[in-house]
Amino acid sequence: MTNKEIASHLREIAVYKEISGDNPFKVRAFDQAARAVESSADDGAVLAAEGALTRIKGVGRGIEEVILEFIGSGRSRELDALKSAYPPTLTDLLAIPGVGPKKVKVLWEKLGISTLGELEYACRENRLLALEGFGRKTQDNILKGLAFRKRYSEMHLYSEALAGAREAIGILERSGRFQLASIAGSLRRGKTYFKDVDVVLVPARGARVGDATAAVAALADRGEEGDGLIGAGDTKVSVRRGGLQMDFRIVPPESYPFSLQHFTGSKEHNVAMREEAQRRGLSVSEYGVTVVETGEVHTFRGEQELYAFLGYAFIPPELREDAGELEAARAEGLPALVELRDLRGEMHCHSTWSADGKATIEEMAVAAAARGYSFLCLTDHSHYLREGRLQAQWQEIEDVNARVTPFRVLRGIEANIRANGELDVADEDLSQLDWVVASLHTSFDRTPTERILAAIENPHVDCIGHLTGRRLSRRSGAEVDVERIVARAAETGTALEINAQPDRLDMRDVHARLAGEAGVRIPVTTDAHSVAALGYAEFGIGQARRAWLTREQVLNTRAWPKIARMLA
DNA sequence: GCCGTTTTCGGCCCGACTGTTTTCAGTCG
Repeated sequence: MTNKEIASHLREIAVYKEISGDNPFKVRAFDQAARAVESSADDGAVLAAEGALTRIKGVGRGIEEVILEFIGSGRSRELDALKSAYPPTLTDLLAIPGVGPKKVKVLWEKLGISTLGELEYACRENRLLALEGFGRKTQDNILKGLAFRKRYSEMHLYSEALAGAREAIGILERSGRFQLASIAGSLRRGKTYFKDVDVVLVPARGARVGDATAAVAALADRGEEGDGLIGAGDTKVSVRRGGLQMDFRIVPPESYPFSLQHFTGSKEHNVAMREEAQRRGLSVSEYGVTVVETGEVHTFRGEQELYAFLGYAFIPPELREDAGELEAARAEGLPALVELRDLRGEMHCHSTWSADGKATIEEMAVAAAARGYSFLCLTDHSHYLREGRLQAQWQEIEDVNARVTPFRVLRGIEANIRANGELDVADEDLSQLDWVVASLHTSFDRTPTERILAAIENPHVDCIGHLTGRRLSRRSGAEVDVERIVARAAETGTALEINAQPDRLDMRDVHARLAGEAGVRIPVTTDAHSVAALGYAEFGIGQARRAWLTREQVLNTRAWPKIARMLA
């Protein structure tokens, strides 16, 4: 039983208590206990065995009992009782932005709505309008949220798809039945959203085809709802595993470079490349390159040789979108793309000073140092740093710096850009900070471009956070005039970040490329609210590479003193 | 339900924003 499982159990109790209209302070107690258990350095199961669960601040007698029962039997009477009063799907409604526990309660009690489908139906029949506290606008927004969810419910984020693919490949490699295994498709190109994952496999020498396909088919046997074998032939096996569809291509070693190239795509890239090859009398397929006139077939050891034979420098997968990469590769004009190991510091992250932060300043600093970074800009939400707390935080930063030297924590903040375009932090405070990020968090449809431009004009603002505010699984972002913002950011030296949260990846690739070409400074940041989330940097670097960015163009590939001089 | 303590109850984070209201409740972060 992991702390995470215990925490999600407590959180579920909190949700149901809230829907049932229980005392809000009890609700909060369960919520806080969940958070405390989740971020506790101690193993909850061990503490339970020692009878020492109440040592976790936020866990008292009552919640201790709930946890003990849960560890013992995998359930708790408390939650069972709460759940029995409602349909099991009721909490699905909370996924719609603008719908919280109170609205769920009303929807259920007044209209008997317990599923997303019923909710949509009721909206279409204007039945929400009759409810107290609901109106036309609320109903429209719910419909919008439902449509967004429907459109993307089958999609997976970069982080999920990558983790699923790596796990599956690990199992196949350990089976000893394959000599080569590589992620291909849009995942290899570092895209944002995925319907499925493509993997190219080469069986081990001497392995029978049937053994290879059987090993892949076995991946489907994982027991999650909807998982299973979708189809299996000699060269292609499709499975659904952990909710993720994976297509495996099993190819002989001599076809591997061509198959990897072919299945990596993009389709547009391949079409353009093949058309150009055709004009030169060559035919390219996933099996090889043929000289049309003589019928001579060329094979290669890797993609590199394939591209070289066709007259191109090697094109990194992230650039294969038919967006100018073929011409550049022919003219040796491809950029040397930034790599994960180039990063020297983190420039947007949170600590426990933000209510949603899970690690202390020192824990974040130690973890960043362990990643090989030399600095970290602490950018807690301005909201939590009022009335002297900002100064108190500076004191803690100073204390931490004394302990972690030569690593350095810089004074930063994530200020909110209000609906009226003003920042929610006084200039006097901003002027004493090393690094100021300004971000939109609300009112995305209220003149977002003008508000961001206003923030850029503030001389204390160093960077705009998550440009559009999109949440890939929840909402599309603000429609901003990227060209105007990029132009002004370049003129003023204001940075525009690539926020690496798997759910954001904001700026998106085409916008980041535009910014890079305009000479805007672009930090790749994780917006980490925990130690583990510092690892999101990998996804941000993928996005930066898709934007054609070099190490030079990514701001935090430099040590802090150099960045400080650039900001001065 | 938890915490703290001036030890047995009172207080529990809060500001911004939206949409519904016409002074406020719900949601979000």
